[in-house]
Amino acid sequence: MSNTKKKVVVGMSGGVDSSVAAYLLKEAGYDVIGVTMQIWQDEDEERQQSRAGCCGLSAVDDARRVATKLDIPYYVMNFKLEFKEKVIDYFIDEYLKGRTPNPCIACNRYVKWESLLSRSLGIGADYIATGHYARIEKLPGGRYSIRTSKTAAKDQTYALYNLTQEQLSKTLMPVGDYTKEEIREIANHISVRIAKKPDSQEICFVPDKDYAGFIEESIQRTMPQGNFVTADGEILGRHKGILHYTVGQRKGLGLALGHPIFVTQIRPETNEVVIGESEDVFGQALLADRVNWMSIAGIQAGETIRARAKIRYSHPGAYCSVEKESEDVIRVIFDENVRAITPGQAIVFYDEDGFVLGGGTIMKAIQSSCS
RNA sequence: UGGGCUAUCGCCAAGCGGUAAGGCACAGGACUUUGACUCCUGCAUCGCUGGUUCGAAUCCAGCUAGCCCAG
Repeated sequence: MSNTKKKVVVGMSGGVDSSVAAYLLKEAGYDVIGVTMQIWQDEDEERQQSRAGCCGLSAVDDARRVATKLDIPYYVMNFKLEFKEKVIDYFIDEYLKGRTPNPCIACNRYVKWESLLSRSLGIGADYIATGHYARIEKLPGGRYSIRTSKTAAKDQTYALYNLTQEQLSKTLMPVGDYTKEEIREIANHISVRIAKKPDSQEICFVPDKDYAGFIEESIQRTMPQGNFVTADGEILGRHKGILHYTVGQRKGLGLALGHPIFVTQIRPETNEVVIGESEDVFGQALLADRVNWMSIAGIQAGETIRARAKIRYSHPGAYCSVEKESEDVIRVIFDENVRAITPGQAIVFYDEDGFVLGGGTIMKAIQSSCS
């Protein structure tokens, strides 16, 4: 009954996870097609060899090799335009507004899913698949949600909260049922070389970590210096430009006050970076917008739901109450103070079973006074 | 100009004759599929010149610099 085999396009970065994902799907009887997304690869060959980016950093050779090994069709699709518009431009824009974006989330939703999925459907695929450590499940109520993977240490659901129901219904994440160790083990069957590749990290399009430099080069101008100020308005010194800072940051301020101090706020309107004590960076409530609900359809005005929320990738999570503030804006009040509520970062809600309830983009920290 | 005080790492600051604490900042590393946070490691011969002493950042003298007071 080969004519009933489901066709799936696997986004292959050439790394361990996506390679194994392709392998597992092939083993499971799917009609697998390997695709590497070209999104940002003006790097030289040498650099490419040494990196296995989450964004599919041009490990085309590796991916092709794996595809050949698995005996599956393989293509390279160009998504540079989409990536630039949806990820890089967004990234730059957010920073210019004094916010701290998470480009991986934008990349996932708009490039890896929106673009890859539509093109995949266009070539007759039923699904797309990735090497994410997460599990997609269809809940009793009919909605899809994503759950923390088998290995909590390798959970990637935070960066995927923004996927739509439509996208989830057509996505497979086969590696979510395994631990990283198991995946590497399986990878050995495919290619020892691949199995040994290191995990990716850092923003793929700014490999040297110089975000400010990258942005200023992109916009062809340098951002002005400004004042470091306290909440009371006292000027403490000069900063190098708003791009260099984010809420909660300690290093790189160059201010020696005898004790550690942190960025508590960035004010793009006045070009000021507010400095405070360690405790000043803790807050109990926030407003978030651009909400995407996943396991639930949404919340009604006046309704309050309980959840565990992650304020950033690698945040252990904190319990909170969520209520509707206005259309597409929610108010979140944590049971206890959380550190560094940062505008631009995503807040993702989980239920007790680890399913993603939904998430949004942090607008700002607010006073925790009960609504 | 007279009197007084001070002068230790980029900043703050211990030390009071026995061979330079600490904090901040900074640098490097670890951690990390975002920014951060956190952790580890590194980082001075004591304003200058002489003197006393077995031995001085620590005592003495002069010089230099800064601060304060000054009828």
